[in-house]
Amino acid sequence: MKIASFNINGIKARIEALPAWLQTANPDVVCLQEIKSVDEAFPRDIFESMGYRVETHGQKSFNGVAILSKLPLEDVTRGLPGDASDEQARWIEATVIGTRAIRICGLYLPNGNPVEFDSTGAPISAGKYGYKLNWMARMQARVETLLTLEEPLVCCGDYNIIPQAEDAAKPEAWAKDALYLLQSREAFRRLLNLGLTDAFRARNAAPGHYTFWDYQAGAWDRNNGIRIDHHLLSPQAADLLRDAQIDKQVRAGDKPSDHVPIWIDLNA
DNA sequence: ATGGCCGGTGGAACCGGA
Repeated sequence: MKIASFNINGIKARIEALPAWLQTANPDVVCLQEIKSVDEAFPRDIFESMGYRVETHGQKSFNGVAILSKLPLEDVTRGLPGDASDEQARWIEATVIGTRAIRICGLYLPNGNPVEFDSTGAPISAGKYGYKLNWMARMQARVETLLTLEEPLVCCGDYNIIPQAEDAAKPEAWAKDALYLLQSREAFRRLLNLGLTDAFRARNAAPGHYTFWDYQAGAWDRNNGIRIDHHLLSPQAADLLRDAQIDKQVRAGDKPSDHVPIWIDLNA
């Protein structure tokens, strides 16, 4: 079962590039982030005609996540538990029925910038950065619940976290950024410490592999990238892992997103 | 060496992104 994640930066803007990549890559399941569309406006017919079931969790203008699947989906839920007042569409779950049933969480973790700092230089957990850290604590609680099921679980999406220095071309440039601050990496590490496996790193230990290149300052041409899109696997899913890859070449295509697709292949 | 963008909204600049 090939399970991909792709921050498309707007479904309307990617109306040609996304189907073109699907034709080539042919994933069984795709978690999309930043669809930037309400559910009613999502062009589901295009993907249904390609054999995909379509489940969206959108909102106007910003954010928005979706799951496309060639395999049956069960128990679809929308929204990250833990804050009924949170109106940002960043979390969707479904169970995909292959030769094994796999619970999949598609997520768009908050960016968290700009960060405010106190007089000692410590980041303040308020505003957008506070929202990011609170959101990660809510995700931690949700994952803890799902792990008690002891079933294959895949949490994939745009984590907006650079896990380690080797995941950025210029780590020093990110020192005070919400994507790389120690508090952000610690929260990501706490997720791993629940027993989750970073699928790409389980297959490839080399530095210099990125999933995002800014549109600005010639970042792509200079390979000034960061690795911020991830698949985290429960032990039962990690045992099924056959492959994990980044579709880097998509960034060089026509009208690309600033992120590229990443995917795993599970024996399921 | 440095700096450069893009998408959505709404119909001009601005916000948000990372």
